[in-house]
Amino acid sequence: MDTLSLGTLGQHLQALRLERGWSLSQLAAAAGIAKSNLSRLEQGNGNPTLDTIWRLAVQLGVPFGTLVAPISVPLGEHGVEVRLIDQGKESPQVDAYWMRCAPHTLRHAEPHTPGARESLTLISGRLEAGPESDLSELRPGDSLTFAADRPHLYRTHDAWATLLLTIVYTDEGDAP
Amino acid sequence: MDTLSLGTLGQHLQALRLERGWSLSQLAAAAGIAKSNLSRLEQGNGNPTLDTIWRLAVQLGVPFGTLVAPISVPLGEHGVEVRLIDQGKESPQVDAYWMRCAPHTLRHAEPHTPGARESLTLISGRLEAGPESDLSELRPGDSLTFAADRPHLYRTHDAWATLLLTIVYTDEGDAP
DNA sequence: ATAGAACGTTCGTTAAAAGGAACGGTTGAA
DNA sequence: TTCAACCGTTCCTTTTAACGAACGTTCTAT
Repeated sequence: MDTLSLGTLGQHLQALRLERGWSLSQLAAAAGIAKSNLSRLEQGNGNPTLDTIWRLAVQLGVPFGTLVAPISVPLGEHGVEVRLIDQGKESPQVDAYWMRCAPHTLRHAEPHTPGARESLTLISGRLEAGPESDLSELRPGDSLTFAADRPHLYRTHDAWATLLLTIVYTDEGDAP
Repeated sequence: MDTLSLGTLGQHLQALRLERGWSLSQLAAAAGIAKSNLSRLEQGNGNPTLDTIWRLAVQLGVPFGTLVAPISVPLGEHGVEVRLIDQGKESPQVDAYWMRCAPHTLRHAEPHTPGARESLTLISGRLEAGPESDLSELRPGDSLTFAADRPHLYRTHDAWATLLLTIVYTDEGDAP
């Protein structure tokens, strides 16, 4: 079972704050919480209230789950963070993921079920991806769709990459 | 500024619990929290701790943000639920949204900035969408990209529609 | 050098979230 | 009918998150 890491939240909190060049006092004031509270949270102690997390997420402009969900490399590979966004229950089945790859990461993906297709849309950074024999270079805003029933990969170079990924599994029952 | 709705969380909690056919006592015991606590939360009172939310999300098997982020119709239209997933900070800027439309909903969208493009990927249901003069019918797994600097719309008929939506804003500084 | 302002931390107080034991209501079996 | 088991709610108590003030530090300006 997955367990809550209080320390990670603190690290994320501090990282996001520093990215924006804000002081702890500034962020606390903007969010309307006591700076002692924020200080404790960044140190990894404590167990913030939903209201507190919410106020911080709003100020930092992050979609909330980002603060708390450093979840976490389902296949045990380093440098890749994947989050399930939604899962269609209809036919054909569609899985939607948010994915983030650290610089200089190479991730090999096993073939999915026959006929499966993947679509990527790059949100930020750079990414090289696709079937192993036919890679494409993506820039922010670019999309790519390819057959995912063959080995394929994702590779970053100097930059992080953040993207949306959808996997469409073939609709076995509908074939004419 | 966006504000926290404590009541909505309670409704979601209860809905998810009932979907699984669990009693309040069962869920509370499984999550390791007092049932008085869960009862109060479902009633929409109180301000749960991160630990509490976490335990419930794990038991319910939902990606966490799902519990807390039923956010909510930025343009005040009925039947449309939109959630910001991620926002690129680079050039060109990319916004990624998750969106859900109730049956028999028609949503008109104002033109975005010149050159902006939208991409949709349908996760479940049916959706008719695109520029007003050139609509397309999408089925689960289908993707559609179109120029978003003209009026466009999203329309559902008998079914719900769940989709990913990305908006790519033109990179003004890069034009040759 | 010195006063001032801002930083992040620490500590005692206060407000409130979580726990635990009752309660009335409903169901089902003896 | 009665008893037992479970439901969800409502108290009261305990725990603790959030607050506010004070603290030592660092940096800048006078």
